[in-house]
Amino acid sequence: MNTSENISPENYANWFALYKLCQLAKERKYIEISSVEFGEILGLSQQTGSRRINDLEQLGWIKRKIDGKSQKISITKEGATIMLSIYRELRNLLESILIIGEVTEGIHEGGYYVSIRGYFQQFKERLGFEPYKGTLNLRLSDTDNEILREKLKNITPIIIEGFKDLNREYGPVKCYDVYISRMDDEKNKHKAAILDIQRTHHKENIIEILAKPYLRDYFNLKDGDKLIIDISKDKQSVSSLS
Amino acid sequence: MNTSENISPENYANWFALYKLCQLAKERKYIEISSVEFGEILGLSQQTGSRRINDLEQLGWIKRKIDGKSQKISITKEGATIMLSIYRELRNLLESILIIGEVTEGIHEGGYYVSIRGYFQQFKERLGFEPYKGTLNLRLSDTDNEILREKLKNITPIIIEGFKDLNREYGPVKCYDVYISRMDDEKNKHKAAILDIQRTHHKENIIEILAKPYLRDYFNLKDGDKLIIDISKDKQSVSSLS
DNA sequence: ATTACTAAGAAGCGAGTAG
DNA sequence: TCTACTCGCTTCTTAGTAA
Repeated sequence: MNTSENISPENYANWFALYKLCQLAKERKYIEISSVEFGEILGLSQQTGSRRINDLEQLGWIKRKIDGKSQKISITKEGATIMLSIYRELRNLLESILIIGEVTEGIHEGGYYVSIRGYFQQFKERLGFEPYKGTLNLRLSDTDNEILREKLKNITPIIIEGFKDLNREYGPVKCYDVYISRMDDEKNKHKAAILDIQRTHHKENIIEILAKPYLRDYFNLKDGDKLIIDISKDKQSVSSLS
Repeated sequence: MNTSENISPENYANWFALYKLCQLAKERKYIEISSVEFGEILGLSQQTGSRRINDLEQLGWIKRKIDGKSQKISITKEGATIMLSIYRELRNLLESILIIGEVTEGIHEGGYYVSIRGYFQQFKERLGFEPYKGTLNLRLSDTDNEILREKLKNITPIIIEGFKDLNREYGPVKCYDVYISRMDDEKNKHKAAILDIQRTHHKENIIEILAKPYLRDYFNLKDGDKLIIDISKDKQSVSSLS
C-alpha cells in the first residue's frame, strides 16, 4: 500500500477526520459521538461532521452502528493501516529532514579526553554542565554528516583550550551546543555538546556527544537506536540551503 | 506546541503540501522545484502549487530563494517541528488504536511448554512453522488486554492436544495466529502465534508469543520495546465495537 | 522559462428542513 | 432528539495573462 495514494488532495479532509476520530478513540472501546459534536471537533458544522463520517465509512476506514439517537464508531483495520502507513512514511521523511545519529559502540577516545583533568574543568565551566566521563558515539549518514559540518561552520564553537603537563602537550578542542532527543519522546530533549576531535583514524561519520548524564541509560539506548541531533539555531532551515 | 493547532481544517492543505515537500527533500540538499512541477505532485494546478509554496513560506515552514528561473526550497526548523509533532502525535494515537505489547523478561514457562516433545511436534504441524524453543513475553495494557481477549473469542484457536507420559498429564493448549511487527518497520511483519496458557500466577497482562526465529534477535529488541500484535481478520475493526 | 495576479468556474460548506 | 438531504452561498481552484 502506497501512502501517497492514501492521502491525496481529494481526501486529506477525510484523513484529518480520521485523525481526529483516532484522538477520540484514545479513551476507547468505541467512539460514541454525534455529528454535531464531531463537527465541532473539526471546527465545522454538523452537516460536514455528518458528511465526513459518511465518507470515512464509505472509504472503509471506520465502521459504525447507528442506534436511533446515537452512533457508535470504531476504526477498522484499513483505517488503522492508513494511520500506520502515514506514521511510517513520516518517520522515513523525518530521517531525511532531521539530522539523525545512530548509537554505536565507540572507541572511547572522547571519553579519554573528558577525563583529563585539564580539559574536564574547562568542560564544566564552558558547557554549563559537568559532563559524564565518557561520550556517546553517533554514526551519521554521509549526507547528514555533510549537512552537520556545514551547519557547524556557521556556529561559533565553545573553545576548550589546550595545555601542557609534564608528559605531553594537549591541543585545543572545539565543542558545539546541541540538543539530543529520541524521535518518539518529546519530553526528553537533553542539552548536550558535540565534541569535535579532529580524527584521522575513523573515516566513518562518527560524532561524539557529551552530556551530564550517561546518555545510554538516560534514553535507554542500544546500538542502532536513532537520536535527533538538534543544533538549535531557531530560524535556521533544517535542510541546508547553503 | 500543540499538534491540534498545527493541523486544523484551515491548513491541512498546507500540511499536505509540506508533507509532499518533505518527500522531495529526501533526495536532499535543497529542493529545486517549479510551481508547475509542484502543482503536478499535489495533483493540482500550477497556480495552486505556487500558492501553496507562498503559504508555506508565510507560515515559516519553508524558506526559499527565488533565483530567476528556479527556486530553491528548504524546510525550516519550524516546518520540521510540525512534521515531528505530527509524527509523535500519530505514534501516541497508534498506541491507542492498535494492540501494542511491551517486550518483557518472562518466566519462561511458555518456553518450557514448547520444548516438551509431545507439544513440539504438534506446534510444528499445526502452526505451520517450527517454533523457536522459547517464547517472547509481551506485556499489554489493561485495555489492550481486554480488547485482545475479546477478539480472541471470535477466532477459532489452533488446538494443541493434551497427552500423557509416564510422569504426568499435559493439558490441551490453545494458540492463535498473529502477525508481529515493530511500529517503525513495515517490511518485517512476522507470522507468529499467541500461546494461550491459562495462568494463575501472573495477574499481569502478559502474553507469550511463538515464532520460528528468536524474536529478540529478529526484531533487535530490548525490554520495553513495543510491538504491534496484529490479529489479521481483515475486515475487523481495531477498536472493539462489541 | 519562470511566478503570481485577477476573474471566472468548481467544489465544499452550512442553513433549512425532512425522515 | 438524532442523521443527512437540498440548495444557496462562500471559499478555493483554475484559466488567462502580466511581469
